[in-house]
Amino acid sequence: MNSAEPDNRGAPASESIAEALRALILEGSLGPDARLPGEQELAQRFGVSRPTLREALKRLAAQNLIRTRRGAAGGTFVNRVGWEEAREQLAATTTLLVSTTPIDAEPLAEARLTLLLACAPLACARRREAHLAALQAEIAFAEAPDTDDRAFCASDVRFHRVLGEATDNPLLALHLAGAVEAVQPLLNMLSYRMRDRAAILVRHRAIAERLEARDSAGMATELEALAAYTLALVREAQKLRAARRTPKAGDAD
Amino acid sequence: MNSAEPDNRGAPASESIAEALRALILEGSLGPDARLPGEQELAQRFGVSRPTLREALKRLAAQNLIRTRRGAAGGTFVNRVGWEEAREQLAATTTLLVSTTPIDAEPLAEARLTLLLACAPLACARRREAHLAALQAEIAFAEAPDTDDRAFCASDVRFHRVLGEATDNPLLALHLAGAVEAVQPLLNMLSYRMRDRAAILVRHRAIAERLEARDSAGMATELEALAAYTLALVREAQKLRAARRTPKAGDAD
DNA sequence: GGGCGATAATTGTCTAACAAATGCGCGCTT
DNA sequence: AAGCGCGCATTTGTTAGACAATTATCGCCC
Repeated sequence: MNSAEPDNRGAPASESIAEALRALILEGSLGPDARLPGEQELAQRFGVSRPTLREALKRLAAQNLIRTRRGAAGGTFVNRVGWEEAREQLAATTTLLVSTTPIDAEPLAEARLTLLLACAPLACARRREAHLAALQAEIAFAEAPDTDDRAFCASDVRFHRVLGEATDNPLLALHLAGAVEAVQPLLNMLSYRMRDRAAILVRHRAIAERLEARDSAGMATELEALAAYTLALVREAQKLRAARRTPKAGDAD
Repeated sequence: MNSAEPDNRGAPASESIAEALRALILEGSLGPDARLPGEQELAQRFGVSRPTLREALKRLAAQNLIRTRRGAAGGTFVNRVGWEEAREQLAATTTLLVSTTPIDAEPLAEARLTLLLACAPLACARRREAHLAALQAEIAFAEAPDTDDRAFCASDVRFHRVLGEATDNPLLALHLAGAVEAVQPLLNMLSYRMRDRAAILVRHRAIAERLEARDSAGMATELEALAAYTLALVREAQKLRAARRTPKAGDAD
C-alpha cells in the first residue's frame, strides 16, 4: 500500500520510484495536466526522504514527462506530450547518436533522401496551399543576402520539415523531421559558398514546384538531384580537409 | 572559472548544471567511458550542494547520458550511446506519444508501410544471408503453436527490424525500428485468431522470398498487401468493439 | 604466495532547516 | 463600498552534515 514494488533488483530507490511514477502516468491513471501530490506526501507514500523523491522527479522531468511550478498553486504536473516535443526529443537523441558515432556522411545523406522519397507521393497527393506558402517563405528567407550559414541551415531543415508535414501523416512527419534535424548539421559543417547556396535554392524551388504540380515522380527526381549535389559538396569539403592535412603533417593541430 | 554560466534565466540550478554537463559531453571534451569528478568536487566546482548536483546528474542519467557505480573505483561515467540504446529511447518516445495522443490506426499503419516501402529497394540490393536467416528464424518462431499473442507481436516487430537492418543503413534502420516498435502494439490491441496469424505469416514468407530474390517491386506489392490486411483486421476489431458498445449503452464499464 | 579482512573512496540516503516564489485573502486606504 | 497592497500560507528549490551501503585495493596472516 505504500511503495508499489519494494525494490527493482537493488536498483536505487530514485530509479524504481521514477519508473513506478512513469508507469502510473503511462497507464493513464494520471491524465495530462493532472497535479501530483506534494513532494512531502509523495516521499511519505513511497517511504523515502524528500531529496530521494526529488531525484526521481528530476528523472521524469528530464524526459519531459512532468513539469514543476513553485509557489502556492504550484506543484508537479503531468506534461502533455505533443508532436513538437516529441520531435525535439527525437532529434536530440538522433543528434547525440550521429555526433558521437563514427559514421560516414554517405549513409546519413542516403537515409535522408530515402525518407524524403518515401514521403513524396503522399505529400504530392495531400499538400495544401499552406504547405506551398511555407515552402516559398523558406525559399525567400534562405535567399535573403543577410542570412548567415546558421540561419540558412536552419531554414533548410524547416523546408524539409514542411515536406513531411505535407504528407498529413504526423508520425511520418515526426520521423522525417527527426532524421533531417539530426543529419543536416552534420552535413553542414562546411560553410556554404554563395554559389552553393544558389544551387541548393534552385533545387528547392524545383521541389516546391513539383509539389505544387502534384508531380510525385518529378519531385523524386529533384530530391535525388539535391541529395547528389549535397553529397558532392560534402565529399569535396572532406577532400579539401584531407588534402590540407597530408602535405604538412606536423602543423599546429 | 567555476560554474560555467551563472544562471539560465532563473532556471533551477540542477537544470542549468545538467545542461552545462550535457554540453560538455556533447562537445566531446568528455569521451565515452570518461569518468567525471566525484559528486563533492563537482558540487564545489558548480557552487551548489551535493543533493542539487545529484539532481542534475539524475537528469542526465534519465537521458542515458551517464551511468553511476558505487564503491571505491566507482563514480560517474559518460555513456556510450549505441544504436540499440538510441532505438529503445526513440521507441519509448514515439510509444508515449502515440499512446497519449488521439490518433487513428490508419495513419499509423500508413506511416509504417511508407517507411517499409522506402527501405525495400535498399534492402533488396544489400541484404545478406544473415538477414534472410534472421527472417526465417522469426517466421519459424512465429508459427510455433506455443507462441502467445505477446510473443507473436514481438516477433513481428523483430521481423520488420531485420528488414530495416538489411538496408545496411543504420540511421534508416533506427527510424524504421523506432516507428514499428511504437506502432505495432497499438495495432495489436486485438488478439489474433489463428487464421489471422496464418495469413500474416503467408505475407511474411512472401516478403522474405522477395527479399531473397532481390525483387524490390514484388516486395513492395507484398508489403502493401500486408499493410492492407493488417488495417482490415484493425478496422474489423474496431467495428466489433463499437457494435458491442451501441446496443447496450449502460452496461458495466 | 595466496586468501582474507580492514580500509578508503564513492555513491545512496536521511534529517532538518532555510530560501524563494507565487497565489490568495485580509486589511487598510480612499 | 471598492480597490489596492501587503503579509501569509503553500510548495518547490537549496543547503548542511551525517550515516549507510557498496566495492576495489592493499596489507596482513597463514
